[in-house]
Amino acid sequence: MISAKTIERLFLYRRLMTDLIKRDTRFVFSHELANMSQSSPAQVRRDLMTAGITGSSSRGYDVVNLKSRFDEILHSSVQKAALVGIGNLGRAILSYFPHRSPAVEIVAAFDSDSSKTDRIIHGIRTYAVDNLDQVVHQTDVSLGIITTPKDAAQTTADSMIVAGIRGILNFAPVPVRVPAGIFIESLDLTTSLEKLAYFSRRPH
Amino acid sequence: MISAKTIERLFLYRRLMTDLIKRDTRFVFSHELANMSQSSPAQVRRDLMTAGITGSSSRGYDVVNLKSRFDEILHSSVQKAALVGIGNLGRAILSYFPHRSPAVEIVAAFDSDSSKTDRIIHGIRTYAVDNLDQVVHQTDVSLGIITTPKDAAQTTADSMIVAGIRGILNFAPVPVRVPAGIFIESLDLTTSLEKLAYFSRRPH
DNA sequence: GTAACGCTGTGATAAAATTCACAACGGCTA
DNA sequence: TAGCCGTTGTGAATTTTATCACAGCGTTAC
Ligand SMILES: NC(=O)c1ccc[n+]([C@@H]2O[C@H](COP(=O)([O-])OP(=O)(O)OC[C@H]3O[C@@H](n4cnc5c(N)ncnc54)[C@H](O)[C@@H]3O)[C@@H](O)[C@H]2O)c1
Ligand SMILES: NC(=O)c1ccc[n+]([C@@H]2O[C@H](COP(=O)([O-])OP(=O)(O)OC[C@H]3O[C@@H](n4cnc5c(N)ncnc54)[C@H](O)[C@@H]3O)[C@@H](O)[C@H]2O)c1
Repeated sequence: MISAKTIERLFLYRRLMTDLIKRDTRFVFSHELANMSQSSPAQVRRDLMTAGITGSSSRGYDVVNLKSRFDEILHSSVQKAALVGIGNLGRAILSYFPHRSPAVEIVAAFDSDSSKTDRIIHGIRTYAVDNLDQVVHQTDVSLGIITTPKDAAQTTADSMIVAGIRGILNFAPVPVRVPAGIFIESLDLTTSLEKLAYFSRRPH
Repeated sequence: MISAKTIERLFLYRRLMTDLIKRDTRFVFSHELANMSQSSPAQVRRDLMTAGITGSSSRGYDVVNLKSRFDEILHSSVQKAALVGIGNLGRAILSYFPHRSPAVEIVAAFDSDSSKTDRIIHGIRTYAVDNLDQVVHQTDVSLGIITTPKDAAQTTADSMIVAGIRGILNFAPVPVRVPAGIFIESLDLTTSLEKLAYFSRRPH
């Protein structure tokens, strides 16, 4: 079992490989990859070892080979996602993600405000939250994105889980409780910004 | 020196305290705080110990006392931030952050597209990027937020650093290199979403 | 009074993540 | 051929982070 930290870096490496391939670079050394990913050569080699990738001591790692091994590990097939909360952040995400990731496709968005529903925004159909269960079942959505205000986050998560969603990305600045077996990732921009403020203050 | 992980949790605890105070709750036990923060009682007690906070075994921790100790550690004075890249994500952030954090205040936004500059968006004045250096110096901005496309991220960071910024929050999905002494935090929504897809696939 | 309870504070321990450090290898030079 | 160089692959060591487990204390029950 590959650790979450390593998986995150593999996603990053994969993106870097796409760039390198575009630039016709054929081989990379661990220290080059480390530079590109703000990491250390030892870390890179350890990650690649974990991924079962092997390189050559004289040329480094074969870029195309890396890429296809990453694809194998990371992206088995596209999963469908639903976003709930079509506010400022929700709309930014809707505008951005179409065709951005080989792993995820946002196929529906929901809101409680009827002025935002039953339309198409950035190519994605929007529905009233009441239809969540039905749409998720019908279109086999497995991922949920929460961009509602914080008070609605927990109930939104609950509805998602009832509807059969297996993983949730939560942007509301509150922890969301989920039963075992459901993957939850919270992305708290406020805390990130505050951490920034804290650590920028003094030399570290 | 308190670790970054602990600091992040202290910010979260502080926010929880603000809520509890509003609700006139006077005391919390470590297991309650653990519940609210998706953590463990032992972790909470360890964090509070690190923060030099002491509670009572019968009543738990004094909420107001906690809050003021957190303020002390996390620094109560506001730091000014500038955002570069007034696109979909940049605007979402501009709409959200005014009066959200006691630690950070966004005071200016910049873009290379002149149709977005020299206005006021969500109460924040927008400028042409060429004015970055001048505005940052004049208004004593110490933090930078990058929401430009990925190709512009590194040069934006470089300009910020030249202008005297001490910490950067980067939303572009590329690692940004900074000299020692500058704090950089990258928040990669794409990787978060992909990680979600990866770990939702199988039971974990 | 004293026994029982539930919580804190923390040393000890475990687990996870990262880095060290070096043998082994391939290729280059002469 | 032999010697050197720079890199990989990886066990071992280190550092960081989280958990365990329990002594000690204030409170309550009787
Ligand atoms: N905008 C940002 O940059 C930013 C930054 C940090 C955190 N966040 C968090 O992200 C979330 C969304 O932020 P935002 O700025 O987009 O807010 P917003 O107010 O612009 O949007 C929230 C949307 O959720 C909808 N909504 C409310 N209750 C709902 C419910 N029960 N079911 C479905 N939809 C519901 C609203 O109608 C609205 O469209 C918030 O929790 C916020 O704290 C946002
Ligand atoms: N929107 C999202 O939800 C989302 C999600 C993940 C990552 N991102 C990342 O965040 C960044 C911004 O995304 P977005 O959707 O807001 O993009 P966007 O295209 O809507 O906005 C980018 C803005 O940056 C400005 N810009 C371009 N070059 C510039 C320069 N050199 N100096 C100053 N301004 C410049 C553009 O004029 C535009 O206003 C991108 O790097 C994107 O990869 C966005």
